[in-house]
Amino acid sequence: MQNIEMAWIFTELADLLEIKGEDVYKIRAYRRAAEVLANLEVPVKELSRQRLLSKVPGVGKAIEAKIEEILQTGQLSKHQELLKEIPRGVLTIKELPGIGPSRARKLYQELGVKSLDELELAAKERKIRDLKGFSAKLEWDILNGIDMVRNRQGRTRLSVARELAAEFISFIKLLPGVKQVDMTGSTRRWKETVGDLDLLAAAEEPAYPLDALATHPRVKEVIERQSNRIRVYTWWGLSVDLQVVPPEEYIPTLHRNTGCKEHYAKLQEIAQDKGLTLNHHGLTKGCGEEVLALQNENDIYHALGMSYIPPELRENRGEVEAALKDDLPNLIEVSDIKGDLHIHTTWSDSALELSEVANYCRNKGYAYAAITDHSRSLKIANGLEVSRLLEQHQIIREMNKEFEDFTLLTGVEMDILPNGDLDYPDELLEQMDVVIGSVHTAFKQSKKEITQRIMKAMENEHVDIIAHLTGRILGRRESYAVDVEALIETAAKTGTILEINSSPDRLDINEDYARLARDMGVKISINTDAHDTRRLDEIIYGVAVARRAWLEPHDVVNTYDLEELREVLR
DNA sequence: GCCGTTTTCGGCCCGACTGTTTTCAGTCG
Repeated sequence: MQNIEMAWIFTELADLLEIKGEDVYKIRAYRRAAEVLANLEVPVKELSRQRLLSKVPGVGKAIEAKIEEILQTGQLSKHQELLKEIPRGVLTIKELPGIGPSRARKLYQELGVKSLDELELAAKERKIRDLKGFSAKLEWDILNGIDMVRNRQGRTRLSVARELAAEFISFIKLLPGVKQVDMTGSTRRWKETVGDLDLLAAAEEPAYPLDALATHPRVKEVIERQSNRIRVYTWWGLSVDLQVVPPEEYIPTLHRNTGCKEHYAKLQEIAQDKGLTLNHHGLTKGCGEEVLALQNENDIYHALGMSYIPPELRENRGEVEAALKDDLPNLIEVSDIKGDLHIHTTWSDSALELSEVANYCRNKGYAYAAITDHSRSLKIANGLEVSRLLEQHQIIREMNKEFEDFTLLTGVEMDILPNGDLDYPDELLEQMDVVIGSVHTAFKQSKKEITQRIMKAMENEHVDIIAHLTGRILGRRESYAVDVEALIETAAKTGTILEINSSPDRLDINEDYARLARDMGVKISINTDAHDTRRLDEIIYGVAVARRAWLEPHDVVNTYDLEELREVLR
């Protein structure tokens, strides 16, 4: 039993109790325990063995007993009982926008609705609008919400796919006879969401790796099996395809499977023009008699007379033409990042202490990191009143005296209020190193209102960066209505930096807008918006968006040295 | 359900928006 699976049981328990209308604090306690368990470095089993469970914050007598029960029996009786009472489908319904625990319960109790399909039918038959607490509009919202959730169901966030991929790869790599293994497809291209996970291995004898994957603990069931490939379904809800090829076909197959299709087709055409054939056997001359030796993918591109194209660019968006002219961008790398400009601490709603941020970022090799807690109007996140903000900045300045090679920057993530006013006066903003403006309220304003609201913030000379510009949460919340093109134009005029938020469920702005911003001369900042240490490492996903947007280091302000950065922020 | 302590129980992130029940429950960030 892994910590994450244990955490998942407690999360679902909390969800079920919420639908039953149990005490909100009890529910919050389970959620908190789940969060803590998921982030523990040590296996829960080990803590139990050493009788240290009660030392874990958020774990008291009751939860400790439940953990022990799960460790011994593999499940939790209270959880199982609740599942008999409330079908899992009701939990899915609770995820719809506008539907919370109370309405989900009502739909189940009064209409017997326990799946999205049944809910859709009930909505189409107009049975929902007459329930107390519902309306015709909500019925309509439900149908839209179902569409959104269905679209999401086919897609998995990149971070989940890559973490699973890493685990499977390190597992398969150790199997006897396996020479090489890697991910391919959209996961390798770092697309923001993926349909399934494609893996490729090189081995003379395919049966062994295929058997091993079929029995891996993360695998729920085998969907399909052929002599050299297997398709399995994981507990994470993501399908995984593993193909095994002979070692000599590994590189050409890796290249072909990475795609995208249009990119590969274009390369095949170019090969043909040169009297070559490109397919999963490799590159061949004439009628297939002479096979060119390929050490890596680089050799394929060179043989076709072009420079190497990294997986992130293989989307048929002009990369082939650019590579033929040796005119590809000098893409930004994770190692170019010199600091993170959007981090929260315990002063507002994060688990990170100021000193933790400093230590972790220094160890990452950063030269600087900006502390940007929430501003005063965001009460739920414990936003900082002016006096606390000033106090925090004083402490940061004191801390900086201790560092030689590192600087904590003072800052704030300041709410842009519904009327476009800022949450703090100019006199305060001008004292800070980094001022981020962002929208956390009144998402339902009209496109014109939100656009003008953000424009107004951009026009304030003290606002340096706009964070998560569209407000989208992948698969959960559409972006608010906003004219992004117009805002990019404004940012170009005002010199405002736009954020690529690295959080895998945001990735906001997305690659298309990032590329447009670059084309219009707008600078970008790649930030994590981290609330705990683990999330400080999510910068890789923001960098991936930047790479897919063809960004170079000079497009991104947090690749700059501190002095250069200060110049831009001034 | 956890925590801290005042060691036995009260406090635990708050306030705005929505749609309509026109006074508030439900949802959201």
